[in-house]
Amino acid sequence: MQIYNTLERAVVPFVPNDPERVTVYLCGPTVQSEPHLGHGRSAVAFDVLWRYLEWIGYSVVFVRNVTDVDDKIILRANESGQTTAEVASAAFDAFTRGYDKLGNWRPTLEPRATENIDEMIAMIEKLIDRGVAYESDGDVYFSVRSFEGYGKLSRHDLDDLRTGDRVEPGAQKHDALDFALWKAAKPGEPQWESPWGAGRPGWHIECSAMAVRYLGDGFDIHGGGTDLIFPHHENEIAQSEAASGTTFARYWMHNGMLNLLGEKMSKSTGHFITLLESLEEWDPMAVRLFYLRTHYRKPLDFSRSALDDAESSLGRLRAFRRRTSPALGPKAEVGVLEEFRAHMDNDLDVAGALSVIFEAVRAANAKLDAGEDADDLVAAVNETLAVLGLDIDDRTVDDVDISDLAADLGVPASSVDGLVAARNTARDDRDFELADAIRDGLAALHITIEDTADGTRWHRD
RNA sequence: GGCGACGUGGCCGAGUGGCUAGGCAAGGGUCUGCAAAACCCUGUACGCGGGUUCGAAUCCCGCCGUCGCCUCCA
Repeated sequence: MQIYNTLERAVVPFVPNDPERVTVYLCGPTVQSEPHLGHGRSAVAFDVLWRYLEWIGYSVVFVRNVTDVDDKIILRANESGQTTAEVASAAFDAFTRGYDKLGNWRPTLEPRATENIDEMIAMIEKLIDRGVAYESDGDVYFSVRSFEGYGKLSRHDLDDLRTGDRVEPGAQKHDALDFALWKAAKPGEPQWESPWGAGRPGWHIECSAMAVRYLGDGFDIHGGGTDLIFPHHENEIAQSEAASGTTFARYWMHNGMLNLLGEKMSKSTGHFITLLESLEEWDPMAVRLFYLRTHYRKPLDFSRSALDDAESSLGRLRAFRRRTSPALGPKAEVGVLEEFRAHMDNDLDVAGALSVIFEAVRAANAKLDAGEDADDLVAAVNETLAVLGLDIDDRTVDDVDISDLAADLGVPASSVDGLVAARNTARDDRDFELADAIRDGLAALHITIEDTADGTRWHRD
């Protein structure tokens, strides 16, 4: 398999440290408020990476952190009169609900920053011992210029960074480029005891400490959004490698941003569409498909029509499922699997992989129309869709109240099935007026009827 | 100002030198009482200008345009 390594700015062969086991660390959210659609994209992109790695035979340890202490959470807590823990917990639940609905696997581990303070303090102490960090008025800063490789991920030259106008100089810093490892406590803020007095950790140190704690130095893949490349990931590398003297992460993968009206969705500017609302408005699997149709590294534009389009496209797959068996697996058509794999091996060309699936669907439909056996193709479609995490099985249908409809039509039926049976009786009697009235009535309740050679089916649209 | 992406048919979007991606929408057809679903057919695109090559959407140069990062951010 080949993946694009941001560190090298190139698609390169992926060779994990351990030939059987892959370690992945993904930067998770700051749990300050509800997730937006962009968070879902990142989670899905790396969920597919995970599923694919498992499919080609690796066992994966997948860690995604939870940032549950930071300025914004504190701000929100103060505004709402809640504790920071309450704010974080509520937001975390919303993230989990969204991620689950999208069909993502839950991470192997989901460590929280506040549960790893000791590890962070230990790493900071090591950095001070090595002379690359310094304490100043209860704060601790990392001395950026002391780390030779600084800028190797983001390709920034230290002297090109516009330190004057955008980076806060900060009186306690020796150099405007230095960043905080530890912040002295302010009244009313969450705080922990440390060798430098009460305080809380800086943002970057948590990922370094947790990644190394759970995966060890030199783990395989570190992921996140492109917006994290600088400064977050650059700083993670600096502090981790300065502390350990060895490689922090071997491959860096970054997903592209989700844009709204041509601009990046961003929580802080209020320029976003929330994930949970979108998952109400559209089939969650359509949202997933919407993400998947664009390569994970490219910017993706949100639009209602794009989601509608994805939903129609998904409808094709759901219709396919209705006429086939979800159970087939072992005898999948090898040609389809190989083509699928060739695309996925190429830095997760999911869009290309989807084209293989859709071609297989068309071929299988043609065979079924001709009365031929299509089990191999169906099995291949089932298997590959599962690798992409696209669940096209019938959604559970809530009880639909059809009593009013039955009464209006004068049909003695108490269920959808009863109405469908009544319609078929009407059709046998060539009473198409009644038959169509039943169908139209059900359509108004979002129930679509399909008459097939094997009888009449219905489903929720 | 620095660094970096990207510009593909009505729309969305693959494509890492030669072999009609795929999806959605549209038109025509087959099937069906009519639908739904499905299948078949139709649409010849690659920002602009140069160059390399037998051959470029794919490589090189220039230009135009859009976006991202340089500040919290998936």
